[in-house]
Amino acid sequence: MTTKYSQQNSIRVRMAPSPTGRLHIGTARTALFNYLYAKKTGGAFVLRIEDTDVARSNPEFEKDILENLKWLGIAWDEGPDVGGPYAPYRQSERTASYRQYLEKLLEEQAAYWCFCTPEALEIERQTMQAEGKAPRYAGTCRQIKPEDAEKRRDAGERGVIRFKMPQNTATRIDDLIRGPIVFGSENFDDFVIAKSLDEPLYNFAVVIDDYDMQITHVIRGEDHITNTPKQYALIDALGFPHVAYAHLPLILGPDRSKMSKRHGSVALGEYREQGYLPEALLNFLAFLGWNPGTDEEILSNDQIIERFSIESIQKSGAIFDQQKLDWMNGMYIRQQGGSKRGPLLELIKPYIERAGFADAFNKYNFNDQSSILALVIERMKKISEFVELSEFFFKTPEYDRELLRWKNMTDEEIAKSLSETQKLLGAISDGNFTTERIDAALKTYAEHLKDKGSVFWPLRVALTGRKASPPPAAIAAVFGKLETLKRIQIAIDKLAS
RNA sequence: GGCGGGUUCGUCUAGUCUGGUCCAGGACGCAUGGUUCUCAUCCAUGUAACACGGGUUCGAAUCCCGUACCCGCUACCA
Repeated sequence: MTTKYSQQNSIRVRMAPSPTGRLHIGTARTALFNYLYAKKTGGAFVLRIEDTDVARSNPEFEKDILENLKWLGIAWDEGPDVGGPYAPYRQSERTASYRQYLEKLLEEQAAYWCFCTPEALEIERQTMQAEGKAPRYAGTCRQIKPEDAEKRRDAGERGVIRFKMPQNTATRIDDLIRGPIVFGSENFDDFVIAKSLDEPLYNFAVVIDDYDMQITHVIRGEDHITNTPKQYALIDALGFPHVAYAHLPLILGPDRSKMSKRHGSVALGEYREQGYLPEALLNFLAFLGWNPGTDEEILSNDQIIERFSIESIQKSGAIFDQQKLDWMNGMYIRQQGGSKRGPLLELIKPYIERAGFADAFNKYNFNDQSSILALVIERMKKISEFVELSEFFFKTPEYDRELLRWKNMTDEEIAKSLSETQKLLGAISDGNFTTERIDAALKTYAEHLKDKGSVFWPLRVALTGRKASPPPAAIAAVFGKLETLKRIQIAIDKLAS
């Protein structure tokens, strides 16, 4: 038995979502890659909630994020719900630590209070942009003496804390995925690291937390590349050890821009609700920007961990291909056919209830429910589609009598086909009313006619009211003799009217 | 605009480090055919790419230089 936090080595990675929305598909994939890396290396995976933005953060979203990550199959070793040696794991509960380092930076004059108003800064920014220059803070308050700043604050003046970004230097990041990336310091200004001693901002809080939590590898989205030199400088100023970085390519919408709401569903929960299987989604997400280098495509969580390596992650962004996801989900659904149909049946139930077919569905015993699933499973791309595909099992179908017509059959021919079918099936005893017997009877009759369609087509329509369905004989077997004959009679009556 | 990143079939990608086995392989999609009463599944076949221009070399998707295009960031958000 292993202790809860024992690890084979000291690699520690983290996922730090901010609860300002439901779990985003991109966040989920970043979490997945962190998880895979931790599992592959025997390291620890930490989940930390970045809720420093009080105005936008919401506990509801935190709940959604944890729930859906769990559902996907991603497990963390430390986090706000399970705790851990470096608790708390919610930034809003870590202000003491931030305050301590903020005071340290201020004391060492590596940071300073800035009293510029947002309005003044906005004007400054616009002026610089109009001049075609990069908008950077001019450093106006850098000159203010610490004691003067203290006086102004005592007098009630509101200020923010800026970090003295080192100048005339260059930062080189050795990205695990992209190789070396160099940034000249002239492109960075004295950025705000906290709104007050108790209100740290992202770039600062991240550095403190990663240090406090002993994080060794930061695996995050490509959109954070330009934050890296800022965090790097902060790490140096604080005397913390450097961490390794790996910037993941972005998930793109069909127009190749960062995937967002305007491209469709971005919340993982929505995919869950639409009837995607977690295993399929996880498999699909892992293959967005990574692959094992073989022809394998359908891989389990464990197989992916086994084959995973951070070096084989793609550098360029990947478009989220809904069609391929649908195909993969269909593959996973079909994998759950056969003997392990029970769990799938459970997943289907909520959709049946929502459609109002719960009672009708429960009139079938487990074997029949299972048979119904077997009949439609190969047509399902999402489990939500079960209802639409099997509806006729739960209610008498409504259809136009014209639908009964196969090719150029006359009404009389259709009626004859149906009544002959009725007679044939009526002759089979209840105990023998199986797919095989029914099919054999129908085929024998069909051989007398020029094509099978003239027997099977009207029967399918009579049974289902549709032009596409599973084989009529199999459907009839599930219905039983009584219901089958009843539906055929309805069709015959329709033709007579 | 500035800075950073990226570029192989429509899409996800293999191959690039260690030039030849690549007139570029797999998968999704699409098309056609087979199975079949229908749809789906399944099977088979096909479709389609090395961004562009130079250079190095006997030989370049792979090495070098330049160009183009796309994306990200540019907050007292994360």
